Amino acid sequence: MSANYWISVPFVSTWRMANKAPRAERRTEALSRLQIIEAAIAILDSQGEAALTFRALAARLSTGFGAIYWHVANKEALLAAAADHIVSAAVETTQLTATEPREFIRAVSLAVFDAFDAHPWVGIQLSLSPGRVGMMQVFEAIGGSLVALGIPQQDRFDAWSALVNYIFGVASQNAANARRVHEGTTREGLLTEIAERWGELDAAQYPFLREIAGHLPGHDDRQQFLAGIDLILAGLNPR
Amino acid sequence: MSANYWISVPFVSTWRMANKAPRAERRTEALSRLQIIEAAIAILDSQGEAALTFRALAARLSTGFGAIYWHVANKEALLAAAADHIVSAAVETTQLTATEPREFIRAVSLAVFDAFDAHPWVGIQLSLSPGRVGMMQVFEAIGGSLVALGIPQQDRFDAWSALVNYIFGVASQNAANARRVHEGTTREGLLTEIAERWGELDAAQYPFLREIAGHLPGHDDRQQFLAGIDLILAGLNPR
DNA sequence: ACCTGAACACCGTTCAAGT
DNA sequence: ACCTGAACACCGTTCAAGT
Repeated sequence: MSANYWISVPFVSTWRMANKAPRAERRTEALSRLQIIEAAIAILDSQGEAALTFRALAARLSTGFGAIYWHVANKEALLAAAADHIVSAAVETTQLTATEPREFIRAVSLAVFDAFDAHPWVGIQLSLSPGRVGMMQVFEAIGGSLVALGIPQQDRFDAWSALVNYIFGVASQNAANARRVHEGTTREGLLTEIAERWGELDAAQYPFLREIAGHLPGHDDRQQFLAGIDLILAGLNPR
Repeated sequence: MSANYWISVPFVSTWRMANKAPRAERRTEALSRLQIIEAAIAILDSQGEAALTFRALAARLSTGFGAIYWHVANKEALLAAAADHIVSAAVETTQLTATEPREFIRAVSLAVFDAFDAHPWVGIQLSLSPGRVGMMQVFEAIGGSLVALGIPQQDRFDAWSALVNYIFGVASQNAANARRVHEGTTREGLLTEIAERWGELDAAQYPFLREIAGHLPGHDDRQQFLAGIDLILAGLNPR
């Protein structure tokens, strides 16, 4: 076993010298929580989840990384706030298009799906918990539509839960898939690879997967998502 | 600006002396991938996601942390393999109970739901990608049941996708909720808190959420999950 | 073939000190 | 009230060196 241990001693580090932050001049106005969230979204969208560090965020905001903690409790809260901001913006685009309830449910669902698709990192951090305004807006929109549809009160809670769970569940699954398509592979390439694997499976053990393997590469995630919504709606019985 | 930078110099560190791993004697047999995955599951189940580090895993396996890289590519692959192992074990318990197709779909769905509930960390890392045996088993079980149910070929792909997406989507959402119930709060406490918030919402903007707030604390996630499955099944038209 | 652990290049978070 | 960044206590991953 080696007898060498390490201790730190003050000295000039050439690495630190070379990489000393060439930061622009300090900001003059105070930071705001919203500015931080928007900057975080910009980093997440352009460079992905791994690139969102307090140091990178502080650099973009021309401030020290400790400053962020004055406005946001920690990284988890930052991610949650960024995700909810996206969801909220997505519902609001559909808020005024209210027409027939089923159409409205479809519109809200697609808005969430598209938002998750455009910002795949949103899928990581959600779940119902107090203060998620965006999620609450979606919850209300779907629930209100069920009332308008005339679903009897005793069926409403389960129907609402199924829809809302389906919407967020599928949207995040899809986002997770989108997340792993970024280096080298395309979505088509990934699906083709999976289809090939499924096509080679044992026919006795995996007859169904072999059968549908061919459908995989060409299919439209968005319309398949919508087909699921329609399936749930078809199971509902308005009185 | 401070002129102090830091460089490392070999010396005896008292911290390292005090915390030197009091590890048991080295293992004699070679590690296996399965052993690593099982040890990872044990840590994830007992101490949660944050506790799974290569160093902790190596300590439990009485080996060096570098050894793990010989068997597993990286942490992402380790998490994915652990999650798939759980899913696979869950389906296998239902594999022989095959009765009526709808009953079988319910049984497989509940097995996945319960597995996610017992191992909430499973929700983090899944998504279809080559080589996930557990997911493939669920996919096949659901698809085969749809064939047995007599769902026409042109509807099968969408119906299968809706079910499979619902199952994994909702199970992971539920697991995410379970994950944030661990310190101080109980599930009941969390739901009661949310219900209270929803009950105080503006009646004009959130009429539905106010209405269902009361249903939240007492409801059974498992049976509500099943109600969603039934809703999708009800929308299907066997010929 | 398989294991070891020093070393590297980072992290999130805290907090005394500043303005 | 709000910001700064040194310091702390970690991480995952690599890789030369061992057996």
